[in-house]
Amino acid sequence: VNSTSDVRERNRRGEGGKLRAEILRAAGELLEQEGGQQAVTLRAVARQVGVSAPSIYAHFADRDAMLRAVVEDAFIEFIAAIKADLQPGEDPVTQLRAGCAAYLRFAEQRPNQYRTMFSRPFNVNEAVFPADWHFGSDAFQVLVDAVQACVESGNSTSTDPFNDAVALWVGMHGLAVLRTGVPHFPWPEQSDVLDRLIDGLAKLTP
Amino acid sequence: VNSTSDVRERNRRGEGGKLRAEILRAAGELLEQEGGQQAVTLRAVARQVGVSAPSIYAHFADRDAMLRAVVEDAFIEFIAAIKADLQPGEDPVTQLRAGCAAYLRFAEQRPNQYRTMFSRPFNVNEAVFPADWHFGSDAFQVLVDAVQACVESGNSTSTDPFNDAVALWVGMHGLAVLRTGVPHFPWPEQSDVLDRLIDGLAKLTP
DNA sequence: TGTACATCAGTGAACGCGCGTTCACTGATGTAC
DNA sequence: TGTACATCAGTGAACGCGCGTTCACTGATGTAC
Repeated sequence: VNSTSDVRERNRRGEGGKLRAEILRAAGELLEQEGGQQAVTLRAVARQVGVSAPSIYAHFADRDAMLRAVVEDAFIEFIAAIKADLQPGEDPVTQLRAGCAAYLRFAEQRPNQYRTMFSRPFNVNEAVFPADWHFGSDAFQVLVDAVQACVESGNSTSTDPFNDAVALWVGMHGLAVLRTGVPHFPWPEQSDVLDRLIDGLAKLTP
Repeated sequence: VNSTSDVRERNRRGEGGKLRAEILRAAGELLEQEGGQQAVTLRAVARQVGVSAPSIYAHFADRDAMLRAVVEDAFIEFIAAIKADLQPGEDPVTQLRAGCAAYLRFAEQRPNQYRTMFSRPFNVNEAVFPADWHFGSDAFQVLVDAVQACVESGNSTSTDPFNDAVALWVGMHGLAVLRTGVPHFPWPEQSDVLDRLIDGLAKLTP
């Protein structure tokens, strides 16, 4: 698969940690391109990196731990991608739209990583999403605040920004996963659907 | 697993087709209870039915064909469950709400089957969702008609029932899969979120 | 400056497992005469 | 009514595969003296 993998050189002493990053990168690519957690096997990752399978155990306790790290990494990048698109100077409605658009852009560009981030693990145990994992409730607060800001600027009639933000979130999630999951549907423009979700659920005034 | 499985009696001549139904039932249960397509192996299904693995080949060409049949079966039951809850005598808004509630009830009671129905196959090839599979676009038309009926009865301001129905569908889907996929989130009442989706996306007038 | 040595970053072979699929078969059941 | 036989509904053993994981190891790299 990876023709450069066989020429990989062993890291120097003290640089063993570099392999960890290479493993995460390869595992993330496999997750995205092969389309599921089940494709992210220890052996496939090792093959992709150009290393023997047991080498992975120096950096991850087992396959579960590796998978969990991949998902955590993806989540961090997801949040960073959204924050990068928020323009603090703009008005609240523009900010809300920009954030939602960035959310969907990530889901569109990395659909399998996105889906894995927000679905229960099937082929691994609950360790991937432990009960104490907050999965970014801080990140969700950004959405609540964005809706709240629209209310305060007079652009939204929402009387319950938290619950309205929940509705908007589930709407965006549904759009993100159904578009890739059911490609044969006669989909309208993605932005058209997204605008309906934002306008209707954040209760924006025309 | 199934202690009654070892006492299963061979079907009589002419009744070999019964095994097909037993296989589908067992595969559906495995899909639901073990939580993923990867749990629905030929051997696991055979074990559950109380039959040897090669017996399945008398009824399905291969594992893919079996999985496809399970999903098709689930879809038929899904549509039937929704239609059963529509009360034709009621007013359009009540009908719309009843249909949406039935949709979510199925997704809540059989989350893994629901999720599998609407997601790309990962561990099997595209044969499970072939390009010519309409996946129930007729069923979707029911939702469009329900929104349209609300418009005609003066209960909705929608000017584009199809696109608004798409938005409502993705909203319901997102709610259905996120509630089971991210159980640690501080979810509001499901009916509260659903009402926000229906009111806001079908543009119901108060 | 030279050298012995501990350490580090990996390797290669092996294990047991469950899987999808194939193949030749078996034995009860119904039917033709 | 009896019996030979075709058919049907499965079975059991075997195959090759990729997997996660373990184990003892190797050889280059840096360090202590």
